[in-house]
Amino acid sequence: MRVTIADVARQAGVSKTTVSRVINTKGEVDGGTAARVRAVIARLGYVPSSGAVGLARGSSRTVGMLVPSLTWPWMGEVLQGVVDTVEAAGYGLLLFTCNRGAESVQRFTTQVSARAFDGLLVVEPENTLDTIVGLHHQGLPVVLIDDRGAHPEDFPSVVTTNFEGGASAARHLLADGRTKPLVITGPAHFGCVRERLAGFRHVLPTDRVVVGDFTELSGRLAVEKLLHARVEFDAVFAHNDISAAGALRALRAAGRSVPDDIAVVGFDNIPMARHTEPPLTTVRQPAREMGETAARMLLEHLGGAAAPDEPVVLPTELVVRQSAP
Amino acid sequence: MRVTIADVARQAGVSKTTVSRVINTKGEVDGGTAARVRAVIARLGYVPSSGAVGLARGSSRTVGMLVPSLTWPWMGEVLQGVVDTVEAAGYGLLLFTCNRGAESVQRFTTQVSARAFDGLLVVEPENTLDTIVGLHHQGLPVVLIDDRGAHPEDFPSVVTTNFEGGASAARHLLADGRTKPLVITGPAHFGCVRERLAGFRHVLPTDRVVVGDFTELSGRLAVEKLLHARVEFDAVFAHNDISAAGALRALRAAGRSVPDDIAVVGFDNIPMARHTEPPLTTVRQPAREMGETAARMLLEHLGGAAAPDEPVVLPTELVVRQSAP
DNA sequence: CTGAAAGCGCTTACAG
DNA sequence: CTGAAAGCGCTTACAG
Repeated sequence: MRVTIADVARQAGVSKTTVSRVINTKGEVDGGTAARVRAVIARLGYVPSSGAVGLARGSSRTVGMLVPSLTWPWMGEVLQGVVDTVEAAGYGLLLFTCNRGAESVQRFTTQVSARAFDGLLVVEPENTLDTIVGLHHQGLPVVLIDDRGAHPEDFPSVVTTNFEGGASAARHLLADGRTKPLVITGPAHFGCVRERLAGFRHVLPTDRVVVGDFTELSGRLAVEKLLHARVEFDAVFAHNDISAAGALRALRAAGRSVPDDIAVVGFDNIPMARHTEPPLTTVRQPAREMGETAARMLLEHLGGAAAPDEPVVLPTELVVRQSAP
Repeated sequence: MRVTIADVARQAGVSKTTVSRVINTKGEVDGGTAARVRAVIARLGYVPSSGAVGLARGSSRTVGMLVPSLTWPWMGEVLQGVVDTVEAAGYGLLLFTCNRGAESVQRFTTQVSARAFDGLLVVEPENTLDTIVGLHHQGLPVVLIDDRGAHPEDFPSVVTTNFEGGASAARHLLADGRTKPLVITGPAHFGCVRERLAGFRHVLPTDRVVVGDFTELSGRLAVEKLLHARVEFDAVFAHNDISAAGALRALRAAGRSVPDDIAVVGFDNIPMARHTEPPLTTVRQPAREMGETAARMLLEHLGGAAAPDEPVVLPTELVVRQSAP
């Protein structure tokens, strides 16, 4: 039924070994022989079975990627960066999620052991981190795309400049004459949250800090709370764009003008940021570049390069729109 | 190094055949023997090599998915639906994009022929449709997730009720007393665009139609154009949420109140829709369900079921928010 | 209930 | 420059 290397060998009048050499341009092959083999390959439309090649070579030319969710706004960017890089290198990408908790992790671990892929890219492990570290110690090449500041030490990972991102937001607000900012954070146990806050305060010290949870509601409630308590503030720095959108809504509902009365800066630069009212100034997180870089690191490692033992850091970038000109 | 079926067989004092039977619960095996084998498997942490199993069985228990882009707002939902379904069935998902044109398609086709996966899920082929149809004729199980109304006849596909979606938008506006609607369409050659327009006009005939291209800019320009021409209208139906957001912006810039002066309805229900000002009433496209359904159809087909030769239709749903109460 | 052997489709020393 | 043979780690008739 399907065309195999044996068919090609027979029709070209050579051995399977020679066909294999032609395909992989490995070892010396007579020019004429090679041409004849290539002609047969073309005529038969022969394509090597990836499964058989993988079995014989002991590697699958596939990398795995584990993500917590596919519906988060910046996940598409990360994924696109990974897929582009991986495909360009001729590798396949096997995608896994772990949204069913223990069961998913179990199934996933099985796939790993089954050698379905040669290396692994991971975003946001949360409860999976121990498993991942374990796999890494067992010899599986792993690179972590860490957007929440939770990577273990000495672990290959890609991060962004959360401290500097927070600082850049503060500098921008300060340059506009804002001196009484409110910070709406994400969950306090996230490393990225602590860093963004520290960076911001380093430039613009403030005690007006409300701990949020990255939801729109938390952004809205934080603003309402301060308004109700009659705390004065002339700017808001929210730790992600979603909660910044909530803050915008609460300010509008309260009749405060943005940016005239209060300037607002978010974090992430998700697609929505340009469609809020007014469009949101925000600290861009380089999601796509993080995906690309992590994939490149993993591929280089598979190619034999040493894994970097300290995180690769990609810069944030302030995107200025009307909410904080 | 790695634990193989031979190791298990040796330590359990049985043949590889028996180990295989225990693993696959296939054929009769003595209870005691089975227990002994299972104990060894557990002790050694043995996991079958997916590559070898695939080679021996002639199938990879993996499905491929081809998408044009991973950064579109509703793609995450589709993907999540697919991944959940595929993982639950114990299959892996191999992800491909075709954003580098011919080169990508070529590489992708090679993967197909390499039997890296057993079946294929496709979103929005555009220039790839011929290739896909060809692969399907060659015997590759394929299911198309068609969000733009472009599936060939007699092709397994999942679509949504574009006509009814347009009609439901019209009924909602009509019930609110709107009688002079503007329709901002997507590209005119899309089947879904024609259907949404036909459905809308079936309920609420109108000649105020501006052809857009699904971008925010096109939504903004359409409104500005009508405003400038002093055409009267009391509602806008945009064929996607992005261009609806553009319409909202243009209306606000012109000092028109939404929904008092003009009601606005979008299409898709992307995450952004709840964050526009005012939040957007829209026709929800069941992206996740489309992904789930397509994956289920493909898996059933791989399991031996006949492929449905006419499209499976999933209903849209009107989501009412403030822009058109 | 169990096992020896062939086969899945490749790659890779080894020998010439 | 080329090929015969072993091997990758499984499954599956076939025979008992």
